[in-house]
Amino acid sequence: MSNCCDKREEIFRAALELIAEQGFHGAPMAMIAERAGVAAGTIYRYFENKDALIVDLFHEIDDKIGAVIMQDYQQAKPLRERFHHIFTTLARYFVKHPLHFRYIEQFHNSPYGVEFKRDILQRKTGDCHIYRDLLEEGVAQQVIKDLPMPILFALAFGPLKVVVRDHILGFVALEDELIDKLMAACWDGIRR
Amino acid sequence: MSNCCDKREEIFRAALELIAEQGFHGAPMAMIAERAGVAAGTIYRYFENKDALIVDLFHEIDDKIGAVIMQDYQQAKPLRERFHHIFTTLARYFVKHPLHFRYIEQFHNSPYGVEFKRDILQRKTGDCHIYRDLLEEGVAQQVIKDLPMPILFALAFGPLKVVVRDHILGFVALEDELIDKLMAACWDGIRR
DNA sequence: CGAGAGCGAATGATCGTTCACTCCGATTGT
DNA sequence: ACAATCGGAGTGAACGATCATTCGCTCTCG
Repeated sequence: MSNCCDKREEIFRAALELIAEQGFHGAPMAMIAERAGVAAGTIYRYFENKDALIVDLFHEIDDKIGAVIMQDYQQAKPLRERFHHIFTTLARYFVKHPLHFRYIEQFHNSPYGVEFKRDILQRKTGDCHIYRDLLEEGVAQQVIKDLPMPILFALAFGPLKVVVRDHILGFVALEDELIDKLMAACWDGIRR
Repeated sequence: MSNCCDKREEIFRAALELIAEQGFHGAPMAMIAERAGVAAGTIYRYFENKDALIVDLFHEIDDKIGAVIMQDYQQAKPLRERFHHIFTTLARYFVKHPLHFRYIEQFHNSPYGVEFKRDILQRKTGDCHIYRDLLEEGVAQQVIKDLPMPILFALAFGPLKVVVRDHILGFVALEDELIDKLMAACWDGIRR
């Protein structure tokens, strides 16, 4: 079987680059194959079809981000410090991996994304627990405004999404210092 | 020439519905034509091609929103009241016209959208003047945090975008009372 | 020599766009 | 007043391009 996982990685990388930069339209299987250095048919030895490739790649990225967040997350620290950690870690990850951010955006703004969001909010699965628990705890302690969870979520992380997008498109330079200021402003938005 | 503009309206309506609900993939010209009650070829009597149809429809919607915002906008009022007006008018418009919101989202998350955003930030054209002037005035008066414009923009309107999306997908019920609370929280985010 | 990884031309489906044609109200000629 | 003619809106079958997917073949190990 030689190095069977090498090609799978290459296909992932090629799909990530093309889809993140051009969207799903601009990423035909033939082009993904070419950039990965394999033949078109080879992709189907590793993935059932294009949909499976797209969904698998999303979960790969999503898991990696979850792992990075959890890596230095300390449940014992005060609320605001935990928020600081999550926010800045997320921001720095996206700045460091713009293709991951763009891919996630493409994914969420597509038929795949809607189905995925339904799963999250209904089955309450995945690593959104961390964010939600944090906010709920803040509400219980009367540190954070008493608003519905989706509203708090939007206030806490909505601006980050917009700003990272602007950063990648070159409209702002998202330095560490600016990330801190943005985080502080979002905290002002959700705190009582 | 009979009622020449009737068909154009029908094509707009059909394209809006299909693209807002299904995305650009799910809206082939043949289907738009069918829903508009015209033949496929007829669309090309009113629009040069699909791209032109999409861009024209976007500007139609964009202009309408701009008009609604400006309708009761009073330059003389205090900063915070003007922010209140813009924010709640926008929110209510999107709640009332979910298809318009979805279409704008689809548009912005596509090759069209990027080109469009470049135009806005470089040529400084269009009705974004209002938002920007408001924020800049606030910064000058030291009422609003001294942050780069894209950051302030994201803080002021980023959460709204996320919440409206959640509202349309049925994850929150965006009543007038909740809009006010959301607006207040966003104001907390940008004010000094 | 056999199994299976890898290949890539061929297939069938989809979609944007075209164009030769129809239809009908307006205009002109008688 | 009527017939002949015209112009252009509207049509939809057909075309060509694109794409995901397949499958019979080759080539390489073990």
